[in-house]
Amino acid sequence: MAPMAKNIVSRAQDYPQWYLDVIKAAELADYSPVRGCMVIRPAGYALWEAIQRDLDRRFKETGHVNAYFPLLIPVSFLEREAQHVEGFAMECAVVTHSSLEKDETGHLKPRSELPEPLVIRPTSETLFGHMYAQWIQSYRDLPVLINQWANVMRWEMRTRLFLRTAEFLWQEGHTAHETAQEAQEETLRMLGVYASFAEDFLAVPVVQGRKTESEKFPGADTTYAIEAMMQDRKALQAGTSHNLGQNFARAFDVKFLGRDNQLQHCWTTSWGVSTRLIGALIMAHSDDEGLILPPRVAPTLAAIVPIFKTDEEKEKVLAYCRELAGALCGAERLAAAEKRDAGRELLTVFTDESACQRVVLDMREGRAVEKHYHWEQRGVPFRLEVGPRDVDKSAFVLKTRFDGTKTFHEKGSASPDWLREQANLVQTRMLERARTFREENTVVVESYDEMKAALAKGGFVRCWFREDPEVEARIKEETKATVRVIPFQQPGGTGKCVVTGRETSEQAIFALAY
RNA sequence: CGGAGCGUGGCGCAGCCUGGUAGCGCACUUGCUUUGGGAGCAAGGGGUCGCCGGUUCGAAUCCGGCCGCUCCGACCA
Repeated sequence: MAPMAKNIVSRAQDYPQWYLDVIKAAELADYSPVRGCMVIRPAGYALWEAIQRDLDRRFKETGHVNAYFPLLIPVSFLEREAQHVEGFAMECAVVTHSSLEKDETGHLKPRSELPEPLVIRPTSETLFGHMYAQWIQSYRDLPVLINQWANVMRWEMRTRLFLRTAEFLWQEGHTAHETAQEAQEETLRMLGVYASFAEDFLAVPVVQGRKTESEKFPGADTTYAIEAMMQDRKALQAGTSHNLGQNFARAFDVKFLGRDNQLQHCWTTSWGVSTRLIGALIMAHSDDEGLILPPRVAPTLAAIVPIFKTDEEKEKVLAYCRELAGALCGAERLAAAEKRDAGRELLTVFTDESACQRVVLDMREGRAVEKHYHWEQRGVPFRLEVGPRDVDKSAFVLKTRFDGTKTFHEKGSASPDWLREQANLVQTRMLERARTFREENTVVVESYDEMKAALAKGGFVRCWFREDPEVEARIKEETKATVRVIPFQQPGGTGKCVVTGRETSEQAIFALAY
């Protein structure tokens, strides 16, 4: 039994603190001097880059292209769509001045007031609407399928690293279509992309479904979401896809001449995921020892830790470790790494250049045990431990981060294919483990009393529910839980709403949420 | 934005009540011994005590204001 990490509090003792400790120990992020903002450190940003790489490929595969729209938006744009203003007005950062000057005390203060205030984008539907109105003339111009990778700002009252920060990174897809049906298909297609991405890449199982009226995006006809369960059994919305109907097209006059020679408004969609996914990744998989990364996400797939006493052993073990790195990554990659990292204490060998994944050989001074903790806390999926005894037996020890297992292998078995196989196996098992956890913490209830009892224990609570904002408000008041999603997967038939007893054909998932 | 707690070398804390010129553990540097799950000894380096103001001969300590972080609530994709 491994001793507890000394810089990380246990999940059982203090879950929110554990989350912050893991981020700190893995050096993922730090606080900025400005309230609510965070610095994403290299180890954290590498996770975002991995997410970007994989998702961007999926967007391209579904026919989308990238563009960049600017940070600043005229305030007047926000006013055009009634629901949209209402939803975002309170959390906008507003730019009112250009340039600075010194005041009497010598401190800088804003100088020239702008003729029209600008908001820092909280999202870009309005700007896309404005541009689409100019770019779209005919049905031949449709569909328009643009995505952008950007930062946005929402002046949140309460922030949490990765989960809700004032500024965050995300992607926002904005599409325009000829028909309502095409827009609906696009909305669901992208939700599907998010769902398979979350499960295949992040190993985070999600429930796909529709949001209720009270939970939908301001300005949308319908909002769909993927919802994940964290280890404290709370729900986390991991991605959203909105069918905007003709709301923004009307507000920004996005019209086209149809096949029937009639001028009509486009049907638009928008969809996004953010750096919140990194929070999901942390809370779905990590343990009391620190971060655990699924192999596909991990920038460092494996760390080789040499163990030796004497100089003689050191020489022998390090040479052996190099051979092992070569076996795992290929001789050419090892040679390239040796050249680049010559003289360094960390030898970094790529296993896959396009995914930017690598194996690291840790030749730093110091005790092997400390290196174990070092890589363990940073979530590296595999550690290969090599001591003199292993060299003599032509073997190595493989420690698997996610389940703590220790297995013995012959050196001859190490190869790029072997490593990939290990990675795929762990990737699959991490998804299974997370899914099992979710299933074990999801209950179906038949009455409001049962629901209250279940929510008190935590987890997803599934039940027949007739959508009604007032009833949702009452449930939230009494239990703090909200409808997370009305899942696509329904049992069929009808039942009685657990709160009102009214007939309904839908079951909803209730949970406490982030 | 309301309530509570906290803010002292990189991290975790003591000192504050009862003012007297800053300390402990870890980490860091150097050397030696060590190295299969958080080693030992020795010698070092590092802090305008969150910020601003007040009281005082003297403030980490007392008083006022502000800022930040965490938790709870409200708000919110």
